[in-house]
Amino acid sequence: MVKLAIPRKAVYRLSLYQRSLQRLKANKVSTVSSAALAKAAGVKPTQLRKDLTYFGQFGTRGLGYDVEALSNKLVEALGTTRLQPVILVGVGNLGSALLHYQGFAKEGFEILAAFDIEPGKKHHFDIPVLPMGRMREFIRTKKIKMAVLSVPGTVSQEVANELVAAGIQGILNFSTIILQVPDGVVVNNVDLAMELENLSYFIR
Amino acid sequence: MVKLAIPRKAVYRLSLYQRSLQRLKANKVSTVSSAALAKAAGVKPTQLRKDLTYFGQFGTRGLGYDVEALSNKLVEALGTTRLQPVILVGVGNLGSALLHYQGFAKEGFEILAAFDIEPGKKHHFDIPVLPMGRMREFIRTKKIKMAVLSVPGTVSQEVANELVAAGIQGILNFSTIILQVPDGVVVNNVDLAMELENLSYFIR
DNA sequence: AATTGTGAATTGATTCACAGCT
DNA sequence: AGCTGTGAATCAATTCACAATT
Repeated sequence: MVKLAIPRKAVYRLSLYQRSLQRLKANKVSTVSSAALAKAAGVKPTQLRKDLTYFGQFGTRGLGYDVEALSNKLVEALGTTRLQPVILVGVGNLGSALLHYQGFAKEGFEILAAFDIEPGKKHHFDIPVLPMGRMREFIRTKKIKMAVLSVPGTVSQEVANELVAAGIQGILNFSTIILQVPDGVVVNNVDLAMELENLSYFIR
Repeated sequence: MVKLAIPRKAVYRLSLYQRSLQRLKANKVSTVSSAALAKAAGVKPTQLRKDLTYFGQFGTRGLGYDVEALSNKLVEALGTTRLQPVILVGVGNLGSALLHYQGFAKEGFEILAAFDIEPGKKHHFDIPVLPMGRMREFIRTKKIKMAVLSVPGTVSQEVANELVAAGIQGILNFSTIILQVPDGVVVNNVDLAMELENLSYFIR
């Protein structure tokens, strides 16, 4: 499959370009050069152009890129055309924070349900908080592919195993444990404390 | 400065190793091989060993690493020995979520104060939520170096400028805008929706 | 005249392979 | 015998430089 030839980081940057294009579109800008778009995304112009070549040719020499058209192509390339249903597991401090967070929905992800060992901490929100016992069945019947994992590190591997067994293929992991998962399952880690630690290293 | 010779990603991994070491320490394990530690951190043994050489020699050939000693060395290398005071700007959905999040404190970061245009949304917490007008002075007098930025994208650049002007050197940016900052200021971006988008690309 | 698209060159990161210690 | 430390080799990503196009 050709997709595998694309550097992983290039895919991240595609999302970045997409964000900038959305803003340009909102400002009624119809055409943009690689220089301008790259600046907005915080990369070099050549890198932007190279990234785009992994997917095709979208620009007009001498002119630049059509904002609308390029945006559409990126959406298509990223596979964010249709809505992706998602579940969240672990409604603790961080988990309930994430449930309140509007940013997911804005980019086309809908959290269908949350799961917790103690679903009594239920939300005044439209998102139902269900007991862990119902998770497997939920994933199976709704054909959920992606999960946000915000349980404590002590149980995160165990829960990840359940998720995988139920058919989850992508996990956004907020625990500080590096999950061991079989091939074919993708894990993205977000470790907030680590980001701060990293910052503190680079200031001075 | 020698520090600049160290790959940026190696510093991230150092935090990862540190995490695994803490767990080993908690389990009263006193010695660990590069193979075992690398597995826990999700990297290859050679990479772990190479990463460590950027900072010095810590192991004993034929034996492995002393958990306690290596952990101490990493803490020192990462500069997380003393507590780092931090401020948070933008107490919206995500911001207030982050205020509740215990993970920062656990890794030695203390959020001294939060700032918001509408500090009336004040917290029942020990962390005071102050008006933006008092931010600059606060940063200056308390000599704060790091800030968590969770304001809406529409104002994030503007607020970042203020932070930098006041003396902030490291920003953990949760807005979806790539910040333009002068040399010497470090920005780490956390974009949750983008992480999901990225996952969704790789599943299938 | 301006700007893309891209092969070639460069730079950077990872992995290998094995010498060096304990 | 086992495992680290590291120079050399490999692999991957970025940037350059310029031909191609409008």
